[in-house]
Amino acid sequence: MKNREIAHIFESIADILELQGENLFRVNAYRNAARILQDLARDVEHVAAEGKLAELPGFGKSIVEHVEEYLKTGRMARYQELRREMPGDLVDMLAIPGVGPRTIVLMKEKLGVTTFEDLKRVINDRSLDALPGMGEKKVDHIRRGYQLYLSARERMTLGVALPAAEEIVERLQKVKGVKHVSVAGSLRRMKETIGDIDILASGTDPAKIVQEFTRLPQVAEVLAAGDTRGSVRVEDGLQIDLRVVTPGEWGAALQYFTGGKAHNIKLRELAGRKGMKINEYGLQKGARRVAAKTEEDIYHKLGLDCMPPEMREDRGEIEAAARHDLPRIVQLADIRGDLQMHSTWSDGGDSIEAMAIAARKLGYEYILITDHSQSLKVAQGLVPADVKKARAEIDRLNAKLKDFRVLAGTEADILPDGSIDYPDKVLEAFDIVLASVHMRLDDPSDRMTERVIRAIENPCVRIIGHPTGRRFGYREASAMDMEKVMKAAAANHVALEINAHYERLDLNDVHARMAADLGVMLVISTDAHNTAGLSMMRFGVSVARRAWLKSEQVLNCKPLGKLLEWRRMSKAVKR
DNA sequence: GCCGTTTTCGGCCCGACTGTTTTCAGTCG
Repeated sequence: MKNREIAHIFESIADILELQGENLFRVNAYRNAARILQDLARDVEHVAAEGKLAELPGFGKSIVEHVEEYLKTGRMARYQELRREMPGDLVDMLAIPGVGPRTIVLMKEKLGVTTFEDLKRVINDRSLDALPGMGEKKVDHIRRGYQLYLSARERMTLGVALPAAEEIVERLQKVKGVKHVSVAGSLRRMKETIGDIDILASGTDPAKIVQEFTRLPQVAEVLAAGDTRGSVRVEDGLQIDLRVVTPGEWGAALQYFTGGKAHNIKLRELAGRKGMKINEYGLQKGARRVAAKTEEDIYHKLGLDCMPPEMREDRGEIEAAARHDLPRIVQLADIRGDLQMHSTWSDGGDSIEAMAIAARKLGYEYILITDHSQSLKVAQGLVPADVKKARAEIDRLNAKLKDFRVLAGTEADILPDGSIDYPDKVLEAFDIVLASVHMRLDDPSDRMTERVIRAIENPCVRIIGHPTGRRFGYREASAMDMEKVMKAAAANHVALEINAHYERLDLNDVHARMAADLGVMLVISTDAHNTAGLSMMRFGVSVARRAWLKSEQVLNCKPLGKLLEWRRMSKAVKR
């Protein structure tokens, strides 16, 4: 899928045009096209092949031509040309906090700066101070920004950021005079990675709340503390920003600071068309405030139904809300079981029984034990003789457990040729077979596509685990033709997994929506390697919510009987 | 560069903060 690749090029074009002082609306047109591509629940190559690029919002003549050129030749002449005009590190300097296009161009023209080395020089020899509009503080600000850029703060994963934020929220709730507290920003929208943690609070004495915030025990360093906002760094380096408003502005502020950016822009346009204005203090008609107390008020006064934060990305939710046609998306309470986990039989830390008891405590009806298969030696994959013994253990356990069912499964390896790591005879004895790729993840796209499709077509395989293999901070998603793979999954009644581990979240939100659009059944699994790992389910559910999935589209929202029916049905269709 | 219940031309979201100004430009979210 080249969606991200082309999106990155459009981002770069926008950066360069901005540096060149080009009309900002033209710059935005490229940024908008980049966002549309990133969020697109289709493979752009397929859309182009169908001649439907111009139907994408924000895709006019120029953008369509650029995309077609790139797909045909692997190059974009306009980009190459722009790149030559902005040499050295000039484009990358935009990523330095406190440095924008005006500063970069000024440094280039007056001081001949084109590289990071040049930048360091003009900061240190104070020649930067002499430029118009520059002063001591501004240069200091740029120096600190450059340091920050060098230390290259990686984005945090959701699974790291959310617990840290929740701890702060819990403490703030106990502070005197605090009325509301909530996480906000991309964290509240449950994006898979987060830049900064944003927390919003309300109370009658905001300045005092900010003071209390900076004194929390987790705080390692106070970066800023004003009357309505504070910013701190906690021990492990996370930056947390707090904003405080009055209780009467709570809903407006929560809506505003939750975003996302594109969603908010569209809301403001909508408000404008209705003769209103929207900002963090409320929805205004002239001097009159029409809504501010709750998020619901804000949306309703704009003629919209209120939608969950996970949907607020301008991916069609505003239009659906206006039609009063928002889907009822899946929630954690809809989950009835967990269909991927490991036990001490392979590389897990807890016994099958311990996993079952922990899962029952979560309110589940069933689990699927999916220990690794024989060729995955590093994870102590089971040879067929051990598969039989593990099965016997599960049978004994089921005789003992009431109102709960342990299903015997496997996470069988998809081998380099697309065959499965057990003979059919072994596979047929499992209740449900899950198959995943663990080796040769960097196969070229054609080969990987063929490999996964062959696994999907195996009559015993029911679920494909972590389909793209991406892991934050470790490796990129494997290259493959996602639409082809998904069409094969739909045709063969094979479910695709949303792996809930916060380092995977694979399928991601865009792919999960694509799959659902193509009629594929999804399954949300924790891949837990111990009882604690079962709690990751909420991260997988958040991906599903961002993908607008309904509970009917999620396999493990089915009660046990329906799950087994689905399994039998799919087998019948395939054979 | 895109787009059309204001429009095929003239629009295109809003406010805070900071620093360097003396009314505003640049950057950020």
